[in-house]
Amino acid sequence: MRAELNTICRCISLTPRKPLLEPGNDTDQVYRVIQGVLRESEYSADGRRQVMRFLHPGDLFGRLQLPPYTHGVTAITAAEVCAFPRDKLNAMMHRFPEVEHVIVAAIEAELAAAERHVATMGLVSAAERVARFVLDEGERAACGPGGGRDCVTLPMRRADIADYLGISTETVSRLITRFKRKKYIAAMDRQTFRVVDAEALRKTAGE
Amino acid sequence: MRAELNTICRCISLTPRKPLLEPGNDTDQVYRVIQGVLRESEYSADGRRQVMRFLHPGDLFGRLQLPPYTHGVTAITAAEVCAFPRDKLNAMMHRFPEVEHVIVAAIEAELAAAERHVATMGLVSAAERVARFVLDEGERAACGPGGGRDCVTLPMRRADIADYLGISTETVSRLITRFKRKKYIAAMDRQTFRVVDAEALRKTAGE
DNA sequence: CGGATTCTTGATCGTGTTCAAAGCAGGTGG
DNA sequence: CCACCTGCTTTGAACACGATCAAGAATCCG
Repeated sequence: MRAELNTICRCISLTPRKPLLEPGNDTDQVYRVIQGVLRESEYSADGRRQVMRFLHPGDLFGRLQLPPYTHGVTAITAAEVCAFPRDKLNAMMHRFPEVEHVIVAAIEAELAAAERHVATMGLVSAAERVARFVLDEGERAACGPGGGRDCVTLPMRRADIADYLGISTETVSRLITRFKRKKYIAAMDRQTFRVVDAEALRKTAGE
Repeated sequence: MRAELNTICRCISLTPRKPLLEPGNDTDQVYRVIQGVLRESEYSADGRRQVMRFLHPGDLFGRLQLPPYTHGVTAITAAEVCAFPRDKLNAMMHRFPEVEHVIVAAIEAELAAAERHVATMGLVSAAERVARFVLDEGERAACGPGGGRDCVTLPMRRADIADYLGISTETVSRLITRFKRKKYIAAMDRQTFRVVDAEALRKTAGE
């Protein structure tokens, strides 16, 4: 079964900043992230961008049934993804209950993540949103080389974080600076942070 | 098959303001709204509420696979819902591809709605959020008695709308008043509005 | 009809956006 | 190898929007 899954998928390698899907174009593939981080985003008519999520290894994206999947997807780091044709994946799902189980669970996890995103955006203060973002990303992404458990890598731009959280780039920058000053986090380099005081961060995140 | 679906479900009638699920308690049921409008909400540790969505007839809620469904669900209007035990629904899904198809499509629709919610919350101005909310609800809910196509019923409280959109009750009220003054909408009664100028509303919503 | 609840409206204040400019990389070519 | 250029990030100052506090109007319920 796992072998059969491999036969229907096609692997794609992406360099940083390389778009995989252009916004507005539908796709009949379902993708799975093997390696790297990608950004899934939507554009409003007047050109503003909403980053929907950051995709990490293991994440699924695309739609199995419901036609339109019009998000733009772009690699942030070097990345590798697998593409499954929707119809073939559907067929496999019918034949193997286990595949079905995994996929339904994945979609529901995606839904739960979207709901958490909503809850984060509903939080009144920008500080709460950024604190929560740092904590969430810390849980999802393992730390890069040279870092321990309590390290967070944020490979995306400040502007990406801003468009994800619905605040401005400047505010993101200011808050990260504030967290550094308050010794909640310490910068290893521009992208990597050590979470020094997770408790304080959690308190700032309001939960 | 449809008959068999009926045998595994239990119907529940709810009066307005009646909670169906208390926040924080997990449930092993999947529900489907038959009639009425319900509110699904989540609470942060410090007591603030985030309304996740308003459930309309045909909507599914609950989780099929992933354990925790901890949202609170409360009836806004008189409502009727069907409860399906998760395991029995899973079993049926395996046996009938059609059921599986419908359910996966429903979850994906739910996901798409959550993503739209995220996009709405990312919109900078409160006016945009409220305009979009009015338009969206207009599409979902048919109008009550005495109204035509272009009528929107908003049976929920202002506070519910506020907690859904991540703004304050007062702002919701002010903006609805503004839209009335600008003749975008006209109040039939406290809950029902006639969309007079959908174009202007859409422009305000930023798309 | 009275009491409670929700909705509206007003005034003030704080937070985050916006506009603007300077500081920092990373990459390219001389 | 360094100077330059470009794009990103940081920091600053002013302003605007929406939150909050507070009071009054409307509606619902017994």
